[in-house]
Amino acid sequence: MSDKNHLYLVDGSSYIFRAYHRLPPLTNPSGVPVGAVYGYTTMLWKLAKELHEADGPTHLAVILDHSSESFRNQIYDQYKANRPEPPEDLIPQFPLIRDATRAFSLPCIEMEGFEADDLIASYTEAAVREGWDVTIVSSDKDLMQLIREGDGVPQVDMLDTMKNVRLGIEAVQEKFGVGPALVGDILALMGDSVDNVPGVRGVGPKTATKLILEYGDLQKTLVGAATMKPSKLRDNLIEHAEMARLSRILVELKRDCPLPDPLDALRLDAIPPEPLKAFLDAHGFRSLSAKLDVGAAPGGPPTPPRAGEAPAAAPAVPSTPALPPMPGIDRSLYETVTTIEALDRWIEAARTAHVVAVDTETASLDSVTGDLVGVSLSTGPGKACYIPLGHGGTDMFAEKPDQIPMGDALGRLHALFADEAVLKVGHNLKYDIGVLAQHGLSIAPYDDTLVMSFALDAGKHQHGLDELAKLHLDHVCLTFKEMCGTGKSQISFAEVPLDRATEYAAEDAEVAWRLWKLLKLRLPIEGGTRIYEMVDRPLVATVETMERAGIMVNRDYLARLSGEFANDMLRMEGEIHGLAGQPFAIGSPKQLGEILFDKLGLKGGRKGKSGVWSTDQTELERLERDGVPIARLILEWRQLAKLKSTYTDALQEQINAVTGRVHTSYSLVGAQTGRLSSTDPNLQNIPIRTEVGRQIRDAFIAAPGHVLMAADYSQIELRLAAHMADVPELKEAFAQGQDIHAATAIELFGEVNRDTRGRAKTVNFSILYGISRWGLAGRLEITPDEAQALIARYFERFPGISDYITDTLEGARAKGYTETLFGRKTWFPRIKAASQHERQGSERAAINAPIQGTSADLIKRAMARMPAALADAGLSDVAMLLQVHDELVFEAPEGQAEAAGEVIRRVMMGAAEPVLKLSVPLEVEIGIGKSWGEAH
DNA sequence: GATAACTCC
DNA sequence: AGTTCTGGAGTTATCC
Repeated sequence: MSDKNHLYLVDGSSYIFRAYHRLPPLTNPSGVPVGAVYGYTTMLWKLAKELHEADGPTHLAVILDHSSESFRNQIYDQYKANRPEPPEDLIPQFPLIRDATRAFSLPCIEMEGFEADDLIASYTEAAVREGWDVTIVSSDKDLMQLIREGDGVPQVDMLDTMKNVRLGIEAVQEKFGVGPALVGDILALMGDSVDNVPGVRGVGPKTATKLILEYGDLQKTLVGAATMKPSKLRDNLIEHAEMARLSRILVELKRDCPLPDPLDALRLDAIPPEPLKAFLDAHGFRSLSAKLDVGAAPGGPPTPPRAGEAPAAAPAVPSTPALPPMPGIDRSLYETVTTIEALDRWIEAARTAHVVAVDTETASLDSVTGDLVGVSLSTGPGKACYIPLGHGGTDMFAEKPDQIPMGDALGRLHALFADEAVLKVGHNLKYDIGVLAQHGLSIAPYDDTLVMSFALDAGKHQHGLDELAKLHLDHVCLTFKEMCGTGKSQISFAEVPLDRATEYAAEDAEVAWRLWKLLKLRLPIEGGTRIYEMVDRPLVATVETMERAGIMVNRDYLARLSGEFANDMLRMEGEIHGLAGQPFAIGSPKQLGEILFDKLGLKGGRKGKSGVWSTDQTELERLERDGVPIARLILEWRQLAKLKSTYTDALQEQINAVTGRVHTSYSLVGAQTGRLSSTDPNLQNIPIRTEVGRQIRDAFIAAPGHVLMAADYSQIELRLAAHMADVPELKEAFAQGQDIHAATAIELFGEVNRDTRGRAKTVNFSILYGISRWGLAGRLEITPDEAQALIARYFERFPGISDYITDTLEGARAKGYTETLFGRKTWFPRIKAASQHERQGSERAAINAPIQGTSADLIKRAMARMPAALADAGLSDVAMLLQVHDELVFEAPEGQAEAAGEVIRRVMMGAAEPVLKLSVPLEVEIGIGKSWGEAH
């Protein structure tokens, strides 16, 4: 940015409405509501602070509406006619806005007969003529007409300080589908219910954009309507053409108002602290006042920088630490180890280095029974080897390459891998630990670069070895595909020639070593050590043990269920085809949609973006309520189809031939919030909600002489929300063991019954997910206005929740990440995206992440401690088998269930301690039974 | 491979 | 004050 002048025009009037709705209802010491004023003040502070920074203001003015009357009322007497009165506690804040502006010694511009928008347009025009840049601080869509570029460089842009985004031409294009010059035409077609701009009936943003794009502009659209094919739209366009033309005049910004102050008078200079101080103190804005005391007046007299003082607003993005320069990765340096002597040399090198990276290669992706094919080691850059052990397959008579007998090699490695003095490093060590466990080897101590990367960069990118190598080492790894091919012609790693296998396997070990070096350095600098050491790293071995334990599944029972489901489905298929009048594939949403909405002509369907009718659950349930009998049948058929294909059939296939049990695979880095995920098979989505689905849980059984125990945290996320957002009413309710949704119902509706409790429950969960009024309206089947009132009431009763949301979002925007109580970071790189859709998606996720993540941290801590706690109590035969987010499943010898229950409850309830003292009790419910279903 | 449907917390 | 999908996951079937 040069010394070019840059004028900021603050749309004060629209800002305070938004601030009022977004901020909590603060009052100043004398009881005057000042929530919006506070928001306004912090915004001015922020803007003033950016004086002379790149893209910051050199000139600044606040523009206000003078009164509600303007020249537009003379054109159209209904203009802004049905705008509601401002809320009662906003009215006293209008004059305070002017006070605040004066306190900053900033010009405040308003003029009789003109709206703020017109003054903004006129100042913009004047400044651009002078060659200045202009930033309009507003989010009013009407002002987007003013955005422009010169030679591809922004001349006029908009700044939304609440969402902290700058809007340029692309934003206009994205929002309206056209450039700024045609925005007025779009607005005229759409109309505006708040300003009472009539527009054309039945035309919203979508249609308006479509019309303008098709015909070129408003005038051509209105003329072209006559030639359109007959439709409601055509009629409306013709009938309301005059209204559209009038609307076009109303939305046109007047760009040549007389300017009350000349441009030069808007220069932003050092802000005199005294009047500002007086204002801040008068209204109890203590945090800002304190900043003023330490001499940090925004845009104020330059204070000499003090040593070690970091600018407060600077995001905490440490630069990548400097590592000593390393040579590039050179695969020609790798050694294939085929003699005991060579192996001993490598083991000695590892002992000397105290750190060795390890990677195992197997014949299949199954760590429980996949055959070991080889092991690679790396002790530093350029130092890596591959020890082939199972190449050539298991056929005793086949020709095999020279390699150390597996037993001899593993005997040597056993001591190294168990050596307390040598740190073993690997990428996804859970897998290698599992493979080696088959041969009686264990690995300790260890570091896992997959888990380290997740502790540092969850949400920024994935954490695969190849991806991290590219990202951090600028190195492209050989791929598994290049070694073994894909599909039908894929070969086992045991068939790969030794020279190729060495390049691939040793490279993985070296890359893991280099990543470890880098990530290990970053962990303490970026605050990742705590979560990594206290939660995630210990869990690797624990989870591996759970996977290897597996769970017993009753195959005959599943087969029987499959048969029953198949019979029921066949019967229902007949009925459905009968009702449809023809046979069709019920499982095809496309065919089903055509049958329902085209053939049978049912009303009210919606189409997805690919143009197929939606036939999802909500849609079919709606049809069912409308009295369409086929809908219920299809829903039931689909439920059975899902249960059969995903559970009763697939689960039988998943029973391990060797162990006779089902071994899921957990990912410690699968969910950005820190939750585990489960695959092959996913045992975290076994049905429970419906009666027919619940039968599947009975297929999971205890081994003979054992029982299954299911231990659940009760309401853990709501409890954490009550603690983290500091909501006294909710904390009290939990402390007293009250029904939390009933307690909420009293606060929200004044009484508890089945209906209000259910609605309160929905609100409780929805709020934590960052739901909008429209979302809640849909859920509760009420109007958006009613939903808004409910949300407002919720925030009023539980202001802590409102503050939590505000603070969490502010933190996420400022720092780029959110944190759990244990310091787990989740990054939100899209939280400042230009697209509103992406941004709001990130905002909702950011509201939820600290709560969901803290819950995940807690149960992970309990899991990591569980094996030792059980062993200490003499219960080593009790095995932890499954985790389902807030539930742990154990298998215990029949006689030990009761004692195990006590240990389990104690460990789970105390999961936060000793680092954290929760202000709500954690409760754990434990069930016991011969099957998982029975244990619930 | 993408999409839409279902399953769970 | 304008607008639309409450967070986090995985698997299966269909269709291109």
